[in-house]
Amino acid sequence: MAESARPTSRDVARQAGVSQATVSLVLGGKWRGRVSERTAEAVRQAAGELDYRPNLAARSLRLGRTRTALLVVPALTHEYFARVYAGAARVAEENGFGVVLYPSPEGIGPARDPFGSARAAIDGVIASSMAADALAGIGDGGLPLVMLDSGPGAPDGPPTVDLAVADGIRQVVRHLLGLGHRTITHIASDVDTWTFRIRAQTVREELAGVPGVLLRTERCALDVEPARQAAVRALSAPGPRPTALLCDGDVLAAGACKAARALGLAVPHELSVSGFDDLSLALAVDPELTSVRLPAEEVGAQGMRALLALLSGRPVPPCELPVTLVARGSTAPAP
Amino acid sequence: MAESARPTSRDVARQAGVSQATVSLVLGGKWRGRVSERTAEAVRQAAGELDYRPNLAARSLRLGRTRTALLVVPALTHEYFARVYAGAARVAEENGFGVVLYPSPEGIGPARDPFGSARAAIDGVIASSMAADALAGIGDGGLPLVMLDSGPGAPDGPPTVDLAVADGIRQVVRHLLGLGHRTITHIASDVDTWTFRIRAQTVREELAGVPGVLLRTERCALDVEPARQAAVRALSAPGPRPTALLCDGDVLAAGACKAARALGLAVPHELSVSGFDDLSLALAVDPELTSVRLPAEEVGAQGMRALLALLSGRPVPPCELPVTLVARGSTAPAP
DNA sequence: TCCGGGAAGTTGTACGTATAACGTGACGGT
DNA sequence: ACCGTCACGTTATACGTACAACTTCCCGGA
Repeated sequence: MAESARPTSRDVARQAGVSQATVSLVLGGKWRGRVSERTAEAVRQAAGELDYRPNLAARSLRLGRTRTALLVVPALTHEYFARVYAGAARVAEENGFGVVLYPSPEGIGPARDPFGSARAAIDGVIASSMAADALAGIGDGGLPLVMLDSGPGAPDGPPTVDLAVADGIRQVVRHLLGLGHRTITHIASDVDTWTFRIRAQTVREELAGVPGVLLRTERCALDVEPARQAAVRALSAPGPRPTALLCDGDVLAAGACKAARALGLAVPHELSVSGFDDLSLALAVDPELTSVRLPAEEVGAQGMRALLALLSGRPVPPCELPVTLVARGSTAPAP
Repeated sequence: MAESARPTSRDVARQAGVSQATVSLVLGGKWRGRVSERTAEAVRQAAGELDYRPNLAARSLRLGRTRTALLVVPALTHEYFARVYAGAARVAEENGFGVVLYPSPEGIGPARDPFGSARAAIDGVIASSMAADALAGIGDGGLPLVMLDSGPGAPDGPPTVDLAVADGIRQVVRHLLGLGHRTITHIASDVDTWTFRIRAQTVREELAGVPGVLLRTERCALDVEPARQAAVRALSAPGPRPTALLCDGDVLAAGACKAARALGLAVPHELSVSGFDDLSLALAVDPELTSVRLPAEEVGAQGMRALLALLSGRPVPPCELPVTLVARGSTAPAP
């Protein structure tokens, strides 16, 4: 009981009266036809009594694989990425894998390098919402790579998991058009990643052919205060005042609502505001935000499944997950 | 270039014309007086040319230490814990350590066990906001343990890092009293951890001796909707209606604000609402929340420093970090 | 001349695991 | 009686590293 050193497979072997190799066979699961049921049971019991846990460092060294994936996200304080992590971690755990995080707005590569100092021997990388060049030398650097929220890649490139962002934007646009809005300002993120480029592009495309529509754009950083300022600009710009602000995220929408109230405009009756992401924030503000629900956990889960498939050499079809508009109190018929 | 196998210290040795041991000495940093500067430089250059990275599994196996810490948090989607992680990860990286996360509302122990399936060989554990029994058999199980946000422990128990939560609550209470509020309802979390027990206790203590004060309590789960319902109960309870809701967190405060608006009460002029934690949410809602700023990153950073000290046998004094009230638009003089 | 001793490396080994390669009886067919 | 086969294990080895112990060379003092 006072033996502080952790038991090894050799200790288990001694206890069970067999060789270390037999312990490894039994506990490794591949003993069919190599070890009798009686011996196997004795080994399992000995392992239980000693509370044996295999030394993962030794196993990794022997196998050359670590059963650990690296998840690169721009920032963990954004709820979306915390949920992506949760999904990835769940699938990983189900498969005996671990996930180590690397939050970095700039991605990884020669400059920011999680492999040297930040350590962690890695079997593969899952990267979310990264610019293509933020992963320089990873995909082709021999390390399996899966990309999330980065758009459909080349067929021979890394596997991808994407959200139907364009479809989500289309739903928002049609929702606003259906409510009679014709003067709309897009409060857009200034982050240059696929997900935001496709949002801007889809907004333009969907409103292009509609008669009588006036679309403008205000770009700002992904935070409440910049969004508030952008919304103030949008609402005090010359020309007809927008009746709806289509925001690239719930955080931006919250900022837009603050601006509206400061300017004496009632949301939603004088100004409709739509969000995106459907974070818990959407239900925390008043009125609740019309938003687009993203299956964040599922993105992480599918990303991990893709990586596992990649590691076992199975083919990985690209994957696009559906999103759904959730209409709430922040949007209403145009005045 | 086409050699996909990663170079080992032996490859570096061959390239530099020395033995593997010399490479290890030089790259390990402890070569003063054992290896000439010229040879050392040759080794470093060879390592650079081959882009050599030590195999961490082998190093861990050899040293018996993994230079990895486990951070246990109740939930990663709560911004506070994401920030704690960020602080811990920063200090870890500065010291060549890694951090692996284990989000679990129930803590770890025989039941939920991150060491078997969830893998990750660990040198120590940092646990945040855990009930004492949620860590059964870790601290005394031979694994170094640091506890965050769990209150001052026994002098011979695990090191602790705490926030001056009681002081924060005192500041809030005095702020509300100073604004003339005398009928106050405490919207309290129903989570039974030290941080919430101390909040409830401090609210009672601070208001106990004040003449004319009527304190009531509504308890609810840590989410917007439960908080909204609790606030509705508080505001429609028999007896004098509270002029202030003192909430255990910003999330609860957001729910309280929704309730107020639904009942036609203007915040802050007819009802003051105070939050806690000072999450980004505090600035996202309207009006901005009066809250208590917690140095979350610093909690994580100090926790990691404490663990590092513990691992090198240095004494670890308990640590309490100050918090500050941030008065904003959600509190105003009592009507 | 001989020896002590330090500088500069090298040789050898162990960490704990997974698995390839190799026994070793027993049994059964011819 | 002899050999092949099968069931059940065991022995030996390699993974890449860090470090203890050992060698080698050279220089200075007696």
